Amino acid sequence: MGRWEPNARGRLGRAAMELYVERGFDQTTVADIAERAGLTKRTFFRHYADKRDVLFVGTALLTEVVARAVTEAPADLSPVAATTRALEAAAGIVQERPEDVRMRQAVIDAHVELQERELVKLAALATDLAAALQARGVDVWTARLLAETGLAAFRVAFARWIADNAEGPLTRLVTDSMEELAAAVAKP
Amino acid sequence: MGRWEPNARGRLGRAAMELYVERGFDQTTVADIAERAGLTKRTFFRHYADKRDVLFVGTALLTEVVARAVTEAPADLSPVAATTRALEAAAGIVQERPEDVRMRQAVIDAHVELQERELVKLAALATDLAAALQARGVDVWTARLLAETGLAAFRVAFARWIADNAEGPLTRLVTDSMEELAAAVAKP
DNA sequence: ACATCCGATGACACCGGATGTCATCACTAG
DNA sequence: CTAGTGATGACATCCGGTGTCATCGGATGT
Repeated sequence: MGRWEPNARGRLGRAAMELYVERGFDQTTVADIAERAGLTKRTFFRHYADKRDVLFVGTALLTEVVARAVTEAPADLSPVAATTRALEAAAGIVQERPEDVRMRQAVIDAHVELQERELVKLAALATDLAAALQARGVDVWTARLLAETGLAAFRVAFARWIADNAEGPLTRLVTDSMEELAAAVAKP
Repeated sequence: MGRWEPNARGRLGRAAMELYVERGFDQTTVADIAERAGLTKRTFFRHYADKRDVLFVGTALLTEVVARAVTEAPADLSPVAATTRALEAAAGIVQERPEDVRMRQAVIDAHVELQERELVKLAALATDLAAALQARGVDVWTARLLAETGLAAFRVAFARWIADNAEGPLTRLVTDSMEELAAAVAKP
């Protein structure tokens, strides 16, 4: 593979995370990351789109899982039930490594630029979710509405999970969040 | 005030918008903007946090309007009704200048960096909305849930309004969006 | 075993966004 | 008339991000 040590991408990713935690995201230059990984700045950008990208490589998996959960859900499931199921599947992935997730989120919460990227990734996830719902025959705008609001509920559940020090399963909080949403917006 | 022509900030903002529309956001350098405004690059950054900021100075008004709508709503209004009212108030502001809004949105939709900033601004709006709801006595997490999902519904209504070429009032679409949400997540 | 090719990396230059610093000018208060 | 204040210009600098070409090592084919 590479010319020197193997797994350049992995080394770069690890070095970046270490430095982000050690001294903070914007106290870390790309040159620092490359140096710790024993590579050059140019090589970093061959593996990651930008400095923030390191923290968001995992989201591709979420997209997969969400889309599959919707398409594999029983056909007689209501749109909102299918949405809930997809979000629970995503929650299942997220809660697998609580410590890593919390550390990563601490870094993100401390920097607006990282929140920007996270919101874009979640918006893309919502778009994919909406497309999957549409494929089930849900109306375009209903699908987008369910996807966007569902993901909003997920975000709140996630924030609560982080605030609760990740006690209890995130899946449970997601389910509760969707139920509370139904209760909160219900006609009196 | 200034040393030369007055209203440096306004001239910079106008020059920036013109150039973003004329040749695109990332084909425009800050030096270009400053030159067209008859000022220097350094002065641009004294008036705007960054190149994107020009497009988002108006959102402060939205925050005000949303917060006021919630605090001034009758005390017996349900949380979701207060939320809907706030979002309708925001829609009222947005739909006042359809052409400007559409042009601005076209620029934003063409550049991920701008979508990033927009999502952050909307997230901040959600936070303020949640705080206003909390001030009405709504539980913290219920407030956040309503604010985030309400704003998600607003985004979908806005996207639909843009897609519909801004025919019909945005306020109507927002109201419908909230009703459709209630219908979509209701227990069968 | 040898030559060849190809992908990954290094080296270097460069652009542009963003910031710090200091001088300078206009306006205002007294 | 002078001192002070705030906005601006001029200059230097850092760093993120990109283009370009050389170079190295492993894989491949004969």
